[in-house]
Amino acid sequence: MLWSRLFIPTLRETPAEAEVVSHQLLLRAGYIRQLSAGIYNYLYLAQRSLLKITGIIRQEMDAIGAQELLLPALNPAEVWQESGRWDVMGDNMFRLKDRFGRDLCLGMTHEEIMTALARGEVRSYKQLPQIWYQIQTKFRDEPRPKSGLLRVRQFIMKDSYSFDLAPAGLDDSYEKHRVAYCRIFDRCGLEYVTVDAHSGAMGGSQSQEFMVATEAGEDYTVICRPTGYAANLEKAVSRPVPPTVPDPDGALAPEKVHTPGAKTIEQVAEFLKLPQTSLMKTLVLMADEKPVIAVLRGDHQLSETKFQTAAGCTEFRPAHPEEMRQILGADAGSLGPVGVKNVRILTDIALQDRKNMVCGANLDDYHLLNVTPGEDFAPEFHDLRQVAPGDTELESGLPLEILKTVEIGHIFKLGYKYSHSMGLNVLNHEGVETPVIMGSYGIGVERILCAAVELFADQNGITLPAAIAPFEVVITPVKSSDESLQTAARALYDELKALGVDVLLDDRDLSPGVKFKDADLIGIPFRVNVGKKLVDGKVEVVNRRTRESADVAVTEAARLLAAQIAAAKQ
RNA sequence: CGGGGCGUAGCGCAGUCUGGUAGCGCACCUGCCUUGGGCGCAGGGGGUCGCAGGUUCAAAUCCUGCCGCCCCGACCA
Repeated sequence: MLWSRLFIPTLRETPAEAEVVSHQLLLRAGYIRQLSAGIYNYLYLAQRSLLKITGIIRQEMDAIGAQELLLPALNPAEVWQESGRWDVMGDNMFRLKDRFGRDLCLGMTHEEIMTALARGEVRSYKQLPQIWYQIQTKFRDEPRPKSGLLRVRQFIMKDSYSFDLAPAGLDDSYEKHRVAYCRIFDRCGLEYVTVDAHSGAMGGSQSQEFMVATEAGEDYTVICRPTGYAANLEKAVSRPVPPTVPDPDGALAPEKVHTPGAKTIEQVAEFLKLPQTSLMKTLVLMADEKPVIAVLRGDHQLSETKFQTAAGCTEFRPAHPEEMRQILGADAGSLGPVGVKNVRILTDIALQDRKNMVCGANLDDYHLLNVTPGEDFAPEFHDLRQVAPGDTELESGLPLEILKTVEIGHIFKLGYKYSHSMGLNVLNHEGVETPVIMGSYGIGVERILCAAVELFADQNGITLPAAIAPFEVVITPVKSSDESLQTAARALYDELKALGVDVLLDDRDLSPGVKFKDADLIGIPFRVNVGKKLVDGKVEVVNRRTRESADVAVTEAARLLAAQIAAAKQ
């Protein structure tokens, strides 16, 4: 392609509304333009890159025997009502009515449509397993679109669905996807980790997320580099920092102490001259509108996900002040588990084997000393604590890191949720109707692009991996007015094209600085400068990311570049 | 939906407090010039100042309402 003929609207300055790096650079480099909050135009460069990404996805999906379909984005309400998700999805779903007043929605995922399709057609176990996938636009009415292409209302997703007769088959389909996803993200040149994830509202058993570490991410991932442990913060487990001071010895009885004005853990610790690790914090939560108490070490945070799992509730909220008073007889700041009857006391396992600690007395401005879980109250021990900085890995005791990450893929064993609610059954070997077991597997296509931009951006702009860059090579004739440079550049361009290289020729009549800056900004992995060394038959090949440059014979340049690109793509 | 910020030319901004002919830089167009890192000179085009109402002789500026965008929180298969 000739740059002079392309629409690549680069910007010298960063638009004010862009906060995260990938958003700023994709705007500046002329990849995208915003139409509305969370809705973007993908311009030529973005589209080329996205096509390369989806090309890789297609190859790897096809390689595991998956079949590509394309399903409607416009869905009738009935299908979603059958699964129950018409209501569950709430305001996150774009809804509309047709001219006759019938309810429709824009698909935010396609479990229902896939299940409905399979239900109508798949009758026998002999037709299983099946893996169907599609690459298409999904719609979600996000409460707050943000971070450029990372959280949007309309985006491209590769989603696939597996249908198996039995759990062993699902395990197999799941594993195929896991391997395919690793290949896809490897080929896209990303650095990522795979983490165990919380199954969330989807219902189902096993679930893993593919995460890329970036400051722009919204999820937190806990990793231990030496051991390879990685988990979503919602699910991560760890060894907490040990208590600062040992617990007092002896079988001591609880002792009431006046703590005027000391409400927060910090204030109580200060008042009693004890470290926060010697205190217990007591939280009152309403789990499905029934009170439940959570007790943790003073310096620990409750994990909402773990609490929900332990409490076995579908939703929960902090109790209101008047509810706390009614349940425990005191205000937040003086609450404790001692003497509590008929309320579950979920207690974090970090308090197992602890004794003679401090907690609220359920009397305003009083605390209790010498409280021992298991003696002074009846704990129900669970892992409730959110992993915190400084924690170490559970098994090895090696240091953990907590990283901000963005989710680029998610694989999920759905189980029978949709086959049950929507009646997807086949006849098994014995001729008995059996529900089909399903899996669902998603990849955020734009997020791959964003993640690559975030991972590899430098001061000069984007530096994309060769496999997903819109072009592989840009040729820059340094002096626009020099005919011999133009001719040589053009010849090299034709040669590269003949070798199947995606090459861009910067034939614009601009000063060299402008062309260099633009080429750097848009992130093409290789640049060929055709300049003054041409008189010696040489051109300069520059690696965008490493800045390494080499003078090569113009006659060899095309062949060398083709080889380097092939190597860069693995 | 709660809290905060911002809407003035394609982009970045000043002007708003204290009402009086709408500005600057970049980008864009024309010509000359220049050509190894956003080059120089000269000339030029482009804005219902987010929208609507109000106050005033006069509103980008003051008042009221609305809309949009961004950030924090809530939310997030």
